[in-house]
Amino acid sequence: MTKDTRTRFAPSPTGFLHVGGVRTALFAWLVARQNNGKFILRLEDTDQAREVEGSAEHVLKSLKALGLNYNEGPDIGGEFAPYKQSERLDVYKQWAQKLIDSGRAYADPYSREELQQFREQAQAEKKPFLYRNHRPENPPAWDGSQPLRFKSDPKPYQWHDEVMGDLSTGSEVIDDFILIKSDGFPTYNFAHIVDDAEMHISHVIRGQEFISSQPNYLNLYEALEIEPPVLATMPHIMAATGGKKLSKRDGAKDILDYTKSGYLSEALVSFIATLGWNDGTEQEVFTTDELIAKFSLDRVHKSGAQFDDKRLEWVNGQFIRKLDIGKLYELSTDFWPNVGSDADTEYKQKVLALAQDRMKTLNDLRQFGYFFVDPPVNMELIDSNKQVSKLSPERRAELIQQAHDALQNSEFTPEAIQETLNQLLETTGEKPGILFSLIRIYTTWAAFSPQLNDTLALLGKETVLRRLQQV
RNA sequence: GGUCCCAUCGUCUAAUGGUUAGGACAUCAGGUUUUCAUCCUGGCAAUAGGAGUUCGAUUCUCCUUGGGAUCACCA
Repeated sequence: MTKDTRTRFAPSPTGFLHVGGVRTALFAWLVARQNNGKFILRLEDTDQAREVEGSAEHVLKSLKALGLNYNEGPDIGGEFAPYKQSERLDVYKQWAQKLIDSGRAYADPYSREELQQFREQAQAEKKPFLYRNHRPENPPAWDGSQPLRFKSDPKPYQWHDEVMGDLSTGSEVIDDFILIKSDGFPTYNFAHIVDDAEMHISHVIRGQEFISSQPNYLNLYEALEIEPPVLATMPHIMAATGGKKLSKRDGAKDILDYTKSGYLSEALVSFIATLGWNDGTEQEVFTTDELIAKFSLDRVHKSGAQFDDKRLEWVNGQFIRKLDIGKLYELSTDFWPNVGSDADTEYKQKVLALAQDRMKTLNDLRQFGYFFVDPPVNMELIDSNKQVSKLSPERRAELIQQAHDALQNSEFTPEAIQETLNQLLETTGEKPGILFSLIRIYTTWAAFSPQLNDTLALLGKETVLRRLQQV
């Protein structure tokens, strides 16, 4: 009988959720989903000093924004509640007692200063520092005021990691480590092992910062007589791009910043999943359902990847283009320019239909104020336009007047407008690059806009004629 | 420094002994008879270096170099 798949994401509330954290969470989520398993969220808040106010809520919000819903968690409870380590202190005490009883844990009698001296001494002798070389012969009884330390059993280890493959280390990396701190809280090293066992976690998927501690965890699993879960270690995502240092540490950026700037959650998910993973085909973009069907840990790269904003932008555009207008409208609620926020749904959907093919992020909607109110005249646009700037002011006025008169008699469907504009080319003898640019600028006062005839049709005859007489 | 891991175009990657080393992003050029964008066509661009195994190495082994992780009463 195979165990039920139960994966977990176990962040500590010490800041926002960045891209690397999201990827770890995403892969754990995918493994759970594809095996009809459960995805558990656990808060590892055992370091009171580092805890950042509000960051737990921030993490929950980030996961929800990305659609990485969990089956059990601190805010929704579950069979093994509580899911917050600070509320499970008695659980760790019980497991610690087992270790004390079996002689595998002891009270650490040394002060931090004494420990520091041991380290410096080892360094001076150019020997690696091992706490177990300083194990007290007759440790005091543990009364909770000293740290409780694990008594390790040094030996070589070899184990399998779903991503990294077969790994091995010698016994020299095995050492005694602290289980319970003198403030009564467990260390990560102890708490996560206890909780993963208590919560029946089948796969531990985490970042590479833990890989060098793995043999010590294996040692602890043995002492606790716990069967280790399936292990998978994710390589880090590089913070900087290329050789040049970026001021924005893009890989370390808050994931919510991306959703706030108009990136779709499914685009983010697809992009992050393919940072270090692909299915072996030439497919570049994946829906979340495809990811659930195709993802596998053994195809995750062992090497770290760099975050490329341009590629994310492209992926996002791909997803925006696939959306139907109703869905796009729903997602775009917060991204309209202020002047358009009260406009009616039907009109906004028409704007979206025009804009959809040119959008990279939902934020691009902000530039479409001219669809809602008359934009301010900006002669700079005339001067900076290579072709239009060559026209004399008189000729410009003349052309605009002709355009006005011609459009006045147009039926104002996109087709009729195109027809009118084409005729205008003939009667004025101007090139499209000049005439159309001129009309486009006078009606939108924007550096660019969607296709001219469609834009004019949506704006409506009255508005277009008014704007043509504005200057 | 010790230990562990990694190394294909600028970036994300495909190819696990036999390919002109493929795709995508970015970039450049052209097209879609207005701009920006979309879309289409084409160009540029990589196996870090050195030994070895082999008829044949991106692929297997070793060394070098480079990068990452870790060595806390942090996670």
